[in-house]
Parts: sequence; C-alpha cells; structure tokens
Amino acid sequence: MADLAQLAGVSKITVSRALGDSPLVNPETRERIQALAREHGYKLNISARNLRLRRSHTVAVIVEMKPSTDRTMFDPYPLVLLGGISQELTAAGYSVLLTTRQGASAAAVQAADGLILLGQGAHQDAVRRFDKLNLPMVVWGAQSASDAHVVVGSDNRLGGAVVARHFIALGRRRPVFIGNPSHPEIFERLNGFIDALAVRGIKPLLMRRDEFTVDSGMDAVRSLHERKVGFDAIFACNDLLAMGAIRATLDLGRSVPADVSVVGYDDMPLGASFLPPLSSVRQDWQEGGMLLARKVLALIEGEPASSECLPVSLIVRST
Amino acid sequence: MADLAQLAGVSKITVSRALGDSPLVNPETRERIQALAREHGYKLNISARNLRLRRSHTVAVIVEMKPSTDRTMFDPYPLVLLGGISQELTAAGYSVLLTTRQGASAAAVQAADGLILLGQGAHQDAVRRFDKLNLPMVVWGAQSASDAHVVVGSDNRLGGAVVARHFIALGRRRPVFIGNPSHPEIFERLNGFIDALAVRGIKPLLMRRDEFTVDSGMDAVRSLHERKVGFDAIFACNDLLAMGAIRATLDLGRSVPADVSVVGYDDMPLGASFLPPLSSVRQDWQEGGMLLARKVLALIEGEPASSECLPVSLIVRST
DNA sequence: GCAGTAAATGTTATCGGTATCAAGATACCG
DNA sequence: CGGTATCTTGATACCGATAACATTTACTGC
Repeated sequence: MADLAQLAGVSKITVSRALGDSPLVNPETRERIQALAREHGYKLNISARNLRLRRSHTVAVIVEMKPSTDRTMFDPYPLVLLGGISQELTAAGYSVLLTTRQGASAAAVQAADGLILLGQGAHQDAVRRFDKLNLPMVVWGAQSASDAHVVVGSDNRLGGAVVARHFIALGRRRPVFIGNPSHPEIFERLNGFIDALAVRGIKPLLMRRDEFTVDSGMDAVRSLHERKVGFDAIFACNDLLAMGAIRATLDLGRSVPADVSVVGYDDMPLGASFLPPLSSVRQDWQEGGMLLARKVLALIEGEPASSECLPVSLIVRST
Repeated sequence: MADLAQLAGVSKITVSRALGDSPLVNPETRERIQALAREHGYKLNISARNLRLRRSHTVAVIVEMKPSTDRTMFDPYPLVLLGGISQELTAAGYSVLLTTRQGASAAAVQAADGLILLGQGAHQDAVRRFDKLNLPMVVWGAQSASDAHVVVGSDNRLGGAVVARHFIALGRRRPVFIGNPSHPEIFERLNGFIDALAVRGIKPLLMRRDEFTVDSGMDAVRSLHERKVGFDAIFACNDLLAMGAIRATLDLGRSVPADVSVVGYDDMPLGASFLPPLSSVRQDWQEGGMLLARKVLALIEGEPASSECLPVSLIVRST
C-alpha cells in the first residue's frame, strides 16, 4: 500500500480510503488509485486489516465429525445446514471457517468473530468447551431448559407429536419407535411421540437402534417379529431406518400401509422415489442454516438474539 | 500480551517465547508464564500473528454450490472429500475456510495460504479466475492436457473402461450410457466406456440426462422403450440414475440382471441395500480429499507436487 | 582472575493496514 | 475582507504479535 501511495503521489491513508470507497476522497483521486491498484494487481493484506479493525469477518462452524456409521453431522442431510449458513454469511460479507471438534483448537477459530456449533454433543460438553472462547455463539440442536446460549433447532417434539396424531387418525394401536434417544434431538422426537399418544392411552414400544441405516431398520423389524411382538405402526427417526423397516415388513408378508403404517424423518430426496413412496417428517435445514447465520450476525453486532424452534411438516405419501 | 508480561515481570518477547514453547526460555519461567496465561484466560491474537508471520495457516476450499438439482459439490457424496481435506489439514495445524464460488471474493480467501478448488467449472473458468490470486492451488476434477496446475481426481476414464469390460465379459452387445457428459468427469467416464467397448466393435448409445436423480433415470429407460431402442446393459454415471433405470426396467417387465445389466457410479451406501443390490464403481473420496490436502500443503511449503489420478474399483453386486 | 561460552532475557523494528486529529485549500457568508 | 464551513489530504500512532540483534548473567577452563 505504501508503494501504491508513492506511485499515485499520495499518502497511504488516502490509498486506504480510496480503495475503501470512502466519501472522503476526491472521486477523481479514487478512480486513479483504484485503476493503479488493478493495474499492479494490488491485494489488500487481510491479516493487517483484521488486526487493526479487531474483526476477522469470519464465523467458525464447528461440526461433529466422527468417522463412523453413527449419525454424524457430516452425513448428507444436516449438511444442507452448512449450505444455508454459508449462503447467509457470504451475503453479509463474512467467511465460514469449517472446523471439527478436534481441530477446533486450531488457532484460527479464536480469530473468528462468532461461532456456530452444529450438534451440542452428548451432554452439552461441546457447548461448555466452546463457551470458554467467549465469542458470540449459536448452537444447532435441541433446546434444553438450562440453555444459557442461543439454540436454533427444528421442533423435534412437534415432529414426534405430528406422527403420533397421524397414527391415531389412522386408528393404529400398537406403534413402535425406532432410533437412538440418547441423541437429544431424537429424545425430543420420542417424547413428543409418547406424549401425543398418551392422550389416547397408547404406549409405544421403543426399539433402540444406534445405527441410522437401512440394515439397522430391517434388523429392528425382524427382531420384533422374532420376539412375536405385534405392531401396526412404525415411526423411524430417520428415513433410512424407515426404508429398512418397510422392507423387512414386506419381507414378512405384511402390507405397508394396509397392515403397518410407517413414517420416517428428514424427508430425504430419495424417499419420494422409494417403493412405496415414503411418508416422512420434513424439516427445513436450509432455512435453519440461514437462521443460525442471522443469529450469530446479530450477536456479533451486539444485538440480542433469541432461541428459535423451526416448524416441521408431515409429508404423507404412501406408507 | 503486554499485560501478561508486566504481570510476570518479564518482557513481551519472553512471554511470546514461553507460550510458543521456545527452548530459549528457562523452563521455570515458561511454566510460570503459561500458568498465568491460563489463569487470566489469555488468548493469542491470531490476526497479529498472521500479520507478522505472513502466514494464516488457512486453506480456502472453494466449492461449487448452486441451489439446483444438478450435480453440485454440495451433494452428499463429493462432500466426503471435505471430510478428508479437513482431517488432513487439521492434523497439520491448518484451518479450512469454506467458500462458494460467489463468496470467493470475500476478503478472507486472499488471506489463505493455499487454495483447493472442488470442481473446475464447465470451461475451466473457475480455475482461471482463482489462478489470479497467485496462491498455491490444487484442483479436484478431471485432468486435461493443458493443465498448468495440480489436479487430483479419480480415474474416470478407467471407471468407464472397467464397466465396459464388465459388460463385454457378460456378453452384452447393446450398452447404454446415461448421464451428462458436459461435466468433465462424466465426459471422461463416457470416453473410457466408448474406447473400451470399441475394442469389440461395440458402440454404446448415449442417453443424455442432466439431472442426477432416480426420476431422471426412470425417465431415460422409459424413453428408450418408447423409441423402441433395444438395450441389454446400462451404465449410469451415478447411483441414483442407476436405481431409477433399474426400477423402470423392472416395470417394463424385463429382468435385472438376467435381461439387462446395470452399473452405477459412486457406490453410495444405500446402493448395497437397494433391491436388487446395486453394482457400482467406487471411488475413494476420503482418500482423494486427503491427497488434495497433502498436495496444497506441499506447495505451501515450497515443495513440488504433481497431478495424480486415483484408482477406482468396480463393486459387482446383483445388477 | 579473566577471557570465552552458553543460557536467559531484553530492546527495537516491523508486518500492513486504519483511526484520530491536524492542516491546507477552496467556497461561501454577511 | 475576516470568519466559518466544507472538501481533501496528510502525519502520527496504534492494533498485537515475532525476528533480529543486543545485553546481561552464570559458568567454564586455564
């Protein structure tokens, strides 16, 4: 910048102002300097600017990424969140620093202006850990009573309830829940499910399954059959599990949806093409991501931001 | 840091060295200073360090993200690339700055030490654009003759050839290719397919389909049927297309694989659970990501790095 | 006892921008 | 014509770290 100043015959600060489109500089001077900058391929040193402004215009997004078949944030679906976040932050002139839990100690995270945490961890441990950084922070996941921070998530409790009511309307009496309720989100779905069924005095059966795969879903239904447990409705907390459950049910010679109703969760694109087309609870990840981004930005600007729960909708197809 | 220095009764530079575990400071002093730093919650200012060291320890990853049903880098599968990249960079103490094409003008990208470009764009336009930044750059995608930069990609040509040989071994005579060859990678697959078939004097039929979805695959096969075109093998350049193709084929009353062989691409997890279990070409995205990361790191360190082509393997299941 | 060496710490300059305040030039007012 | 407001530009300091070189201290061997 000093060189550029000399070339233009002005001072550094004038160059700085010219490049920043400050109204303080004479339009002619500005044009001249900007032209010179382009011509010489001048590029601003972002680190220097960050230092001076005490702002990095960067938000760190921390994902939980375990190399396992367990439900990870790097699985296809929650990732759309990232798309929403990225879109919104970019529009506001911010950058996204992508980090994993392990890598979050990497220096650059500290330089971020804000933090978005995807998945608060089994026991909020992640939340506590990053709270120490003392940065504006927004968390994606299930809300809990004791939240000191801003949480954005979809209404898992409602998701469970909607499915329960659907089953009730169909006259189902022996519903089964398949999934792993040790994930806070899943736990909420289960609770919503249970509570809404309780209104009619129905108690669902919990089939705990840790893996969110087709095979796991098939296995769950086979296991029900072996144990000679009757059931006429299945709420799988993920579409893959639902697909597996449907397949196993059909294999057992029972009809879906005549004998057994099945509803999945996430409404993944493939679900509509599944045979039979899968009914599922849809949550708008994209919108969730955008909301997360807007909330951090607000916090960064010193404005208040509140937790928020996104609605979900039941997509009824053929199961 | 100045405050910390005063607290410890030493100079700033000693603090800097102590926190950096420099062997130049007395171990006792170091301990004392580090303890003080922890106690007072001191955090290094990364921007200042970046400025001084002229290094950000950050690599920008630029993805192509269009909000469309077209094959985007934000689709589930290529995203595993990001996992590999992230893992490797994190291990090396680097951070990942995630950017989209549009957002790549965002300041922070310039501060990166290196660039990873996922998808070089229809006509290498993206490559040229980011070349101007004059940063160490590595590109994921298909190699072309005129590459001035480092390209890492899986061997799409081999992928096509492997499928062709598979069909030949099965005695197939009328193969069809479904996909959109305007993507460089797909174009390579098609070429490998064509060339390997040519050895036996077989010419495949190209069914151009722009969307990589189940519906699109079904549509392709129906269209073949309507036009009364005979076929006994289908190579779909993506698993979803393959699934759709299989479904439509079965709907037409023909058997898979007795009448028609079908092979997909990507070997997505769901493929194995599909009915019938899908044969597919597998590429190791994770490994690709790690390789990309290692190459940029090498370039950043001033070491040479060469383009590389990852092997693929045909997973034969039941189709 | 003293030169010589190693260990520990300090002084100063610097990375490349921007905020603050000051100042010169020009226009406008009564 | 002095005084004030506006426009444009500049000098200086500063953001918070580290590199290079300087200095002090302790210890060694003869």
